[in-house]
Amino acid sequence: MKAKITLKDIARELEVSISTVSKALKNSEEISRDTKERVQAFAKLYNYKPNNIAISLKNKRTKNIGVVIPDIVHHFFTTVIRGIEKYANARGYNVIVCLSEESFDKEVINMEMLANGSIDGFIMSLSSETQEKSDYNHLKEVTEQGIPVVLFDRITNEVDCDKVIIDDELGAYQATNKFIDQGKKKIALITTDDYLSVSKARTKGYRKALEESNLGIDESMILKMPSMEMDEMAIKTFLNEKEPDAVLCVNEIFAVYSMRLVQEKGLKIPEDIAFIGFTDGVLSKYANPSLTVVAQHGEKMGEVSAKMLIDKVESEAEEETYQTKILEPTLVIRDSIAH
Amino acid sequence: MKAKITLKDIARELEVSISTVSKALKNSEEISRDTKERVQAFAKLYNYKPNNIAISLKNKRTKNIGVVIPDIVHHFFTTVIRGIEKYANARGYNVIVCLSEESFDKEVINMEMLANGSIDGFIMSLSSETQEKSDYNHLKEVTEQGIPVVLFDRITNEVDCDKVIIDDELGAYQATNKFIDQGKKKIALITTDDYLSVSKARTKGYRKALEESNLGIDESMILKMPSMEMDEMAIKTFLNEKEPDAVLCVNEIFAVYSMRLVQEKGLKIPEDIAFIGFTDGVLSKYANPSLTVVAQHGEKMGEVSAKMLIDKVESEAEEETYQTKILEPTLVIRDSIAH
DNA sequence: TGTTAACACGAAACCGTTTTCGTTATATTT
DNA sequence: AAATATAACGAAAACGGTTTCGTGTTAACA
Repeated sequence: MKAKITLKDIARELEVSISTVSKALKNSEEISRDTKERVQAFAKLYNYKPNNIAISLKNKRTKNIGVVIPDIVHHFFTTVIRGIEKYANARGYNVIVCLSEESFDKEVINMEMLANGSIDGFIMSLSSETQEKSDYNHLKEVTEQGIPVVLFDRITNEVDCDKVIIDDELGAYQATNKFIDQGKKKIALITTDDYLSVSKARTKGYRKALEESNLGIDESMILKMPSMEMDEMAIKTFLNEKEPDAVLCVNEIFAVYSMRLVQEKGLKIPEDIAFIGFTDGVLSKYANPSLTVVAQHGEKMGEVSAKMLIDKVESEAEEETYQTKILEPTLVIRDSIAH
Repeated sequence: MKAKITLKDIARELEVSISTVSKALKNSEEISRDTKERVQAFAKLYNYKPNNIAISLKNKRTKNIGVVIPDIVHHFFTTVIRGIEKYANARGYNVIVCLSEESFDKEVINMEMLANGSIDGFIMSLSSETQEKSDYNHLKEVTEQGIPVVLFDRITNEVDCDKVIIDDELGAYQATNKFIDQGKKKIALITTDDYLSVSKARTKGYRKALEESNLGIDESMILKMPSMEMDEMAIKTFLNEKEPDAVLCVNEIFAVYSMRLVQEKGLKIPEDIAFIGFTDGVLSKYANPSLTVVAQHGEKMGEVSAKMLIDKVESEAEEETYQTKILEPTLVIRDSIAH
């Protein structure tokens, strides 16, 4: 076991001072060509690499970014992480992932853990519990300490920071209009409770499209699930009673499960009933029939978030100016609607 | 913006020395009750939290663990990360995630980035390119430096370290036997090239089961995909020509896609043709019909890996003894086979 | 020959902790 | 009253770097 070599080791071995070694390795003009060559050769031979922690302490920069998300076993979040990781890595940053598991307390604990020097900034999406409680003090504390924060997807207006979202309202609006254009008359919405910022926006888009059409809104055609867990019975009853000819779902799972239910009843998709979901994951692609979805471009979102954060981290200026980037959703047409 | 407060700040404010503050906060017996109370009250008031980086430098312990995996957009890896994160967090560790994207070079770069003090140990699964090249010098260098490594799922015997795998051979063996027991005669295997350790083991289990039966092995019933990308045409041709009555697939996607193909031809699942896949992800659960799979228990695997790593990190002893934990796979029966 | 500039290098502070080892007072013992 | 013990605290080194500011040597110049 050969332990890592330090500047001190090199200095002792070559009988020069630590400062000389440090400068020589940085190719400083102060050091003679001769000494530089000796030091560099020695360093290369023993595979010297500066200790990241020491540099972090000196620079007060860790080159780590903290990502706090509710869940990692959701395709959307996974793609966001990938986008963050790719971009951050390219700029020399590492990504520390923490899961809040939709819990307010865990979100707070995770942030506290990281906020004491471990990271240069946060990228996060709020837990459902946090959105439900509307308690954002942990976020405010962090921003007040001067740690930059980028909020994505599940955001709040109560915190001053950069934000990245997709235009959920527009996505739902376009999807609903697609149904209307295709002559659908009984358009249902399966969503979750409104405290989730995204569900709220999607519901709004759905309503807007119906209001603008001559169909109008039938409140009973909206099914609100109390949580994100799927209540299979609720969906079954809803579909049987309401007999919609088109269904917009706020995620893939609601949609794919619903499709199976109506297929078992002998209905034809998309002739008798059409479906559009949110999130362009594996499920949509390989479902039978494949599911038309509003794609959220998670990877792009991750990239954009990471860029915003790192730019802020590396900017000396202490501008207190924050922006919200709104990404355009796109409708990925597959076999669950006519085309 | 109120900047973080340091020991030095408290010391100056209270007109004591830094060492006194440090000891007072640790409730040292050396310090008088009176001083301790003053210091602690002041620290609480200004919400003092020790700087993690400084502590890391002092202790030569970061309480970070590095996770290097090929891809995060695969359900299995995602569940492993969740298992790691949960367990590590409970023991006060953070998780730095790096993606190799199946590239040898990225794997090397990521490890080098982290190996200079950023982490206390690695948990990793090899990229396909690494397994293909059989070049493990980056792993050996790290272990020689005394940094503990735990390899999971995609492992190699050429590196001395702890390992966690599921018994892929057993899983495939049991799945194949299930087909045999149900009277299937033409049992196909759709897999990837053998350089992936898991595919190799699964193929072995498939062969073993067939050899032990009176069916014997028909090499043409094995379809090897050159990469993990799905070659839709190859699968289609294979299924049409070979007309198997049962198919074992090394992942979900191959299976779900194959199911759709044979359904389009009018075959009934599982009567005409049955399917079993690997990985118990969303796809299997919501496919139509739902897919029977060999569950890999990713979360458990992550937990076990994290426990092994942290135990080693925290053990003072420098025992050079490594173990390989083999987790039992379980068959999750769903509608793609008779039951 | 004395002054000065350039060169090559080292000492030391600093980042924020922890910890060992003094060093004072004050209290106790003989 | 002298010796010793104890309580309460501070100085300083250490972790591994970076960086500022000397400092000594040599060469060039007046």
